[in-house]
Amino acid sequence: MKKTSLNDIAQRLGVSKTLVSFVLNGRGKEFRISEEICKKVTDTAKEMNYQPNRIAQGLRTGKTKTIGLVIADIANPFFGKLGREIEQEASKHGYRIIFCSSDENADKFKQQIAMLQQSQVDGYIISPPINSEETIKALVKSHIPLVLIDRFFPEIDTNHIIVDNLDAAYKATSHLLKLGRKRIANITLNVDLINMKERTEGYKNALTDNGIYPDEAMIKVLPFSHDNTDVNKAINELVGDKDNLKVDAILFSTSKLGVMGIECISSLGLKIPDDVAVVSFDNVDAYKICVSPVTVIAQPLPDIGQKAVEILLNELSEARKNSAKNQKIKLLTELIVRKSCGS
Amino acid sequence: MKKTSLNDIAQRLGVSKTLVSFVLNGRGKEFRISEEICKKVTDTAKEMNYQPNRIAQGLRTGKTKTIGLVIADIANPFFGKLGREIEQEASKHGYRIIFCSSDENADKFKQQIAMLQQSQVDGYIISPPINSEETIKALVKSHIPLVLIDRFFPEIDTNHIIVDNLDAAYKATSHLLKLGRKRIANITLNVDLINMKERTEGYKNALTDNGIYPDEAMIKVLPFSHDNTDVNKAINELVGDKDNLKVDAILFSTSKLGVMGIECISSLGLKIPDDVAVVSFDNVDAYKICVSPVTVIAQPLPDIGQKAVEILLNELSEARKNSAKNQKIKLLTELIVRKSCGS
DNA sequence: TAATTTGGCTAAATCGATTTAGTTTTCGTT
DNA sequence: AACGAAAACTAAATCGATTTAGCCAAATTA
Repeated sequence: MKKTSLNDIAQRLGVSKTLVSFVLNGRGKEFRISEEICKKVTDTAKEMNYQPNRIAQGLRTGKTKTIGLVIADIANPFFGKLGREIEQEASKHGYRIIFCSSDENADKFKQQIAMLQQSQVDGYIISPPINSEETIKALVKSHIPLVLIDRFFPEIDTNHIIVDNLDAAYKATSHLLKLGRKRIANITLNVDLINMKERTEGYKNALTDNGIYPDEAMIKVLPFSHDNTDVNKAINELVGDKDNLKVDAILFSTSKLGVMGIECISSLGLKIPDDVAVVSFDNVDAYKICVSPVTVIAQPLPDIGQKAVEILLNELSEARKNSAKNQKIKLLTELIVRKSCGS
Repeated sequence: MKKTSLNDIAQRLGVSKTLVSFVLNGRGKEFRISEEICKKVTDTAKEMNYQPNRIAQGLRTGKTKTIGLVIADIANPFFGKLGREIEQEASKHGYRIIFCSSDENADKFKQQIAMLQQSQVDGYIISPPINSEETIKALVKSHIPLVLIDRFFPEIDTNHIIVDNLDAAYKATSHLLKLGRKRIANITLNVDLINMKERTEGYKNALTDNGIYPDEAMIKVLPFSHDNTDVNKAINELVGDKDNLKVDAILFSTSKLGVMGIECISSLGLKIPDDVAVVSFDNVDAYKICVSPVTVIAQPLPDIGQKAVEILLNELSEARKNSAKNQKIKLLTELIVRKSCGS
């Protein structure tokens, strides 16, 4: 029941493994192997259920046909869906995915990158966690193709695919303002993440453009966490006295924050949108069946995934020379209006 | 900027690569390499930033330290969280994960398994899709360690880890009955999946034990799908005339069905739990912030993930002989009562 | 007829590690 | 002084593919 190797086929047929390799790689004609032998080889290969050993191929050719994917948090459906797109797209082109979830932890991330390097992956698709600049810089130096998604580092020149966060947050905040909300808060993740910074920036721009001076006390910057203590604290502070609310709307910069936030708002007995309007980034299922379905900023996940793979494969292809280097792609989001902002 | 190999270190120090290999594998003492040389080797390895080529190691040793993980649908947060547990646990023990999402598609699954075989993975953790019996059987024959999760095939003897679906559905249905619901429906996925079959079985058992004869018209078996047309159709049929509802409760066998179902129920203008009570498998975020937070059957995800990795690593270890073969583990679920069933 | 080309194939090196089976040198013992 | 053992190290095979260089016979050309 041992696996069939090239050599096994060669011996069975009394030919060299060179020949077998040529034939099975579809280069029979090129090397003038007779039709007759070609057929014999392919037939016995099938008969013996030959499966090429990719490890051996990888060692010899230096190409493993494997992409390292490191996302920030697979438990987050946003990244789950993104991962699915990327895996599907990659496998269409014969590439495997070795996948890691960094949990926004720079140390863990560094280890994962080392592991992927040792695994000789051909390229990387990464949503880099906070404080991972040095690791990314080192990776860039290794000259292995790399595409950043969801975030990037302005000071490092790489391929990246992001959405127009500034525009997205601007549109969302404007939407709230148009509906008459005046005291709009923003709950966001660690601002060292460029995408988070831009979202808050867009929020502030919308306020100032509408004659409201952004109040730093209305911006809650939280560390990454799987539990809800920080969010609860932030919302309690923002809300203040229940009979005289300090806020009338909240923009959540991630769906994880939003889901925990809405849970907290409900538990305080506040009504959405009557007491507090809500808009959030990312169109997760939870928002569709929420107390009042949540207006969201939807990112074009399939486009992000496909584009990331496309750029990476392009860099991996032979015709690399004439491919654009370090593409920076910014995609547009869509504001999906539901009931959480009133009307 | 090329990568450092064992040979590079050997040449730099004027020793054999055999020696370098011994030292870096921590077997210096065993092979009586002098302390002095040992230190030199480890130092230059660090200095030259030596990273072992796992591909070469894999070829020579036949062990890639890689686990193939195939789950049914990564876009489903249940599998996302499960994937995260498995990846974390595996990486603690130095194992990588090559990951695939089968989308419940047997053909795609078969291809993915072939790919994983070619990649020489050391073992598999799989939630097998419908109609994948033959592929799994073939895999079992290859004698590579395998653990099935979430579902299994009764006629195939393998390791598997599942939850007590019968008990879980029984408890959930009993809960509904105790709260006075009489016309309880079940919306479930393709019953060829053993876990789905068991859930419906548990539901039926609870009904009969309470003197209600299960009505097949109240059981809607849907194919796997990413969209909501089937669910909408099923719910419309179940509900019937709005002024004279045919059902007063629904048990959803997966969270995906439940989320789409609740969206549909709300859009019909029906109130949960007043008009229809709801219980669902899987404690996803969506249910926490739902119109009325949903009572769920929570599966012990960390336990499933850890146990799966534990069993697999055990089979991969040297001491394999004395490890139990083909363990069948059934874990208990927890019913988390929220507001969706009334009181 | 000799030289060249073409067709059809193979030997052997290679990728980077591991591991078996040595070799050489030094030391201790009798 | 001679012998065996221990200490310290190395050569070469190996894993399974790819790929370069080249062999031999038959066919074609000069």
